[in-house]
Amino acid sequence: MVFVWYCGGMEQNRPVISRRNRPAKPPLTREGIVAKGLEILAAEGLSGLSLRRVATALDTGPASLYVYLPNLGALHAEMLDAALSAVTAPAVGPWRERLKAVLWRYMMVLIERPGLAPLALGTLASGPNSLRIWEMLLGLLQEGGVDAKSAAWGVDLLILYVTAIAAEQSLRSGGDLGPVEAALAQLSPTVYPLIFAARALLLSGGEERGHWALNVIIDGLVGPPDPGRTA
Amino acid sequence: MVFVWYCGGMEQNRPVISRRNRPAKPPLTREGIVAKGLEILAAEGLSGLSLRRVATALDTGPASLYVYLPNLGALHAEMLDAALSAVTAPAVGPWRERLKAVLWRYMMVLIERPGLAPLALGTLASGPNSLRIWEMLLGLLQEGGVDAKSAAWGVDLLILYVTAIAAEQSLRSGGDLGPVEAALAQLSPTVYPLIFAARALLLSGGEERGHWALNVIIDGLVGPPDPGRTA
DNA sequence: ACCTGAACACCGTTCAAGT
DNA sequence: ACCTGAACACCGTTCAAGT
Repeated sequence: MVFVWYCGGMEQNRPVISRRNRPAKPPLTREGIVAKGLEILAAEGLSGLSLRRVATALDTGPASLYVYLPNLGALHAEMLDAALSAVTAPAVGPWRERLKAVLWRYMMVLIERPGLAPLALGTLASGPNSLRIWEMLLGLLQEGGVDAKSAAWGVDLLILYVTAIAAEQSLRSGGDLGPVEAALAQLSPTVYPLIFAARALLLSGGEERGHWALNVIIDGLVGPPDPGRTA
Repeated sequence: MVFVWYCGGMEQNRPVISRRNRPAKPPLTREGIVAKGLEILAAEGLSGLSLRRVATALDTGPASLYVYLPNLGALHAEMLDAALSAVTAPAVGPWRERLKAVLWRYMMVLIERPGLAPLALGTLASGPNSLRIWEMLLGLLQEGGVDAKSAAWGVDLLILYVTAIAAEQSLRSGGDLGPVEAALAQLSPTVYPLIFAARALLLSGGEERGHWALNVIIDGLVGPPDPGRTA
């Protein structure tokens, strides 16, 4: 009994909670550690997330987390899977639209939480939500008549692709674009005429660019939506 | 004169080199630091690469590297760009084949050096070789009749995509696939019937899978190679 | 049994002090 | 002017020792 333990030796019988003027330290759980990790990630980004930081926030030492997690990678994997619980499929609509909606949602979940996309790039997800999404995507591709091999390899590819786009997007929205902008600004129009001509387009496009990219991969995997397009 | 400095106070006039039985410490240069970084990356992977490790290998302290590089990220960027010097375009052939060849070469450069692919995922490349490859790819897409916006966004996408595939490949070839294989092995066929049915295919495919993935993205971007495919 | 303090072996980066 | 020793403020992980 943690409560009694903390009360031990005290003279009054008022609850410890009000005496100390803050809630008693809650017991450590795997879920609590993961939730705190996501909290810190949202507040401070990937570089601010460390086992020690999480431990401090939970009012304990770093060694205590190893009772619940084998290493930092496992924490990352659990955080990613927890965040992916928000990825759901629309119930109705053409399969192609539902496929796009799932991938878009996946991308948005990674983009909305700062730091989650770069974390996802370095993490092999195999938790329940990842599996659920894999099952969903396999079903949608199958519904679209994609053959078994293309579907299996395709799901892997789609998730990889969406994760990479999200990670790049978060590079773009962070201030880390400086070197690229600098390189583009002082670019020689004679040495690199094509890049020079395209320099405005290269940096353009926000949400539209994400939709465009998603359509490119889906077109490649299952063919264009309506008749055929001119090659 | 470093040489004289090291000779100072010695009685004999035999060269220091043979006296010490190893070459005199060469002066630090940016290129030397980058080359040593690539050497360490090849030998020990990304986790073995650190500024301190490079400094030690160059027989100096970590602070000395800051005379030539502003930070670790800059070292990563220079290493990536140096490795990309091996990416060249075939002189002849249909533009689609040349495009594929460049992307394949890019992917292979990242895959062949252990650790370079994950390094590339977290690095914004803007060195001369990156620019050269951008220029090359823009030219090839233009030759294929791709419109300006699709070409600009497409080059970004192609490089991102190829980098991500390489990074995943190096996860696959490393021993890090364990958790995924374990999850697949003890998968419930009733909860996840589609994944269960596809479990062999999911892990299959080596080089063939890379070629397939490259064709998917090119098809999506520029359309299928010959007539049209059935949607 | 469950938890953790303290240590180990590292990091990137800075800056005052060296030659 | 160019270089660097030593320090600063961190890491992930382990394990003997605590209750």
